[in-house]
Amino acid sequence: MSDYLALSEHIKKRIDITDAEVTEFMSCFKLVKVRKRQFIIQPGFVAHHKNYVLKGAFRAYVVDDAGQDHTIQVSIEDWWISDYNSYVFQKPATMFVEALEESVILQIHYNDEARLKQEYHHFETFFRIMAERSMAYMQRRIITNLTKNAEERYKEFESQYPEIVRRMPQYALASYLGMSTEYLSRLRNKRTKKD
Amino acid sequence: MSDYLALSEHIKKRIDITDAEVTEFMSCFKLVKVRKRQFIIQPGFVAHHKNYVLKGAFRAYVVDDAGQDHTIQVSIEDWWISDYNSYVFQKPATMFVEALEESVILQIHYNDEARLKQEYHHFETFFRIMAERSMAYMQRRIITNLTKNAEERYKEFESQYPEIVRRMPQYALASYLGMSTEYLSRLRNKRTKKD
DNA sequence: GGAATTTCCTGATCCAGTTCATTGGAAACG
DNA sequence: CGTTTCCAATGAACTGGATCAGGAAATTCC
Repeated sequence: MSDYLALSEHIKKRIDITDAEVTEFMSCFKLVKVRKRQFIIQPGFVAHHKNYVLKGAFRAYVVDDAGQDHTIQVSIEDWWISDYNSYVFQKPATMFVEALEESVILQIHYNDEARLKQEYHHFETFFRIMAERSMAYMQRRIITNLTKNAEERYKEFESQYPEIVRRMPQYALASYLGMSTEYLSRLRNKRTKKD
Repeated sequence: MSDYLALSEHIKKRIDITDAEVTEFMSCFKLVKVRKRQFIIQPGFVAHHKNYVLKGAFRAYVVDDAGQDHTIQVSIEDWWISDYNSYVFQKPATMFVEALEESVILQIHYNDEARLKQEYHHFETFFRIMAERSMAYMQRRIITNLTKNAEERYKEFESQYPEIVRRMPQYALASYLGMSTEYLSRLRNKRTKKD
């Protein structure tokens, strides 16, 4: 039960709910341990779960026709991750979601989430807030990708999420920021030499 | 009242609601005419409204430090548009939202939307679905921007939204697709010569 | 502990897409 | 109506960042 504490705090921080509702909410989640390099979602399979990261780190990425990967989302503790396009519409995923470290997640099944939303106005609110925030986050990312060059994107991300930058392998970071690993390496060394 | 028909159909298509609820929903909207080139949202001002396009076309764009604009979203009939980051968090906008043609929109105020969501479970559901779909749409756009080159982005967008491509001025389309107007012009002429 | 595999660094070369400039045509406007 | 402003087309030169190729560190694994 103490495992679940982070998640119950997570929801209590966002909406005002009763203890009974918290219990109901928590009962929908399943604790899953994930080994480093293990996939929790793969292209071709429907993403049945939304995943809350209790411990560890993940990245979601697609592989293009030329075989290159492109990281769409990264998550560490207290973040959620899934292939949302697959999850929301319950159709086959196009992404891999892979553990970057030994990790522990809490999974909620699509049907349980749907039931929660239908039965409780409060949970509908909670998931609506989550969706709105993800939307706003993605919009900011689209703007950054359109308006900033590679170096600015790196600097901005590093100043906003220093912990993620520290923990993610460079190839994953480069593919998230939309540049080659070589170029990211150069940017980093250019900076550290100056300091 | 017949003006509002498109919007009432819009919501009835997405969720199952009573006639009384439809009436309540519609009563929150205000009809606004917008002249070509007029702004309905500007940087520095909070976006108080979410806008449903009854007639016309809009684009939302940011201007970067170098003075270039970058189109984040475009909307024609039966689509919604706003600066969502401003609207959701009720803080100053960073975008311009500008009419590309003579247009007519239906506006809902943030407070009215909040009240609808709070008082009616159904409306909470409706806005949650909208947010989830926008999120999925934006995620697809992030993927496209990361994985495709300029020509592929143009071809994909043209095949998915031919009407938007026809109606939008080239500079707006180029800035939406993340390329210069000159390059888009070249791509288009390369294509038409072949045909 | 050492071999194998991943990850990261650095230099040389190359190209997709930008920038700058010019022109012509089409709307908008008094 | 002519004038002005906006918008698309095209050529020439340039550049941010990719790609390719070679090793050097660092992890992983037995």
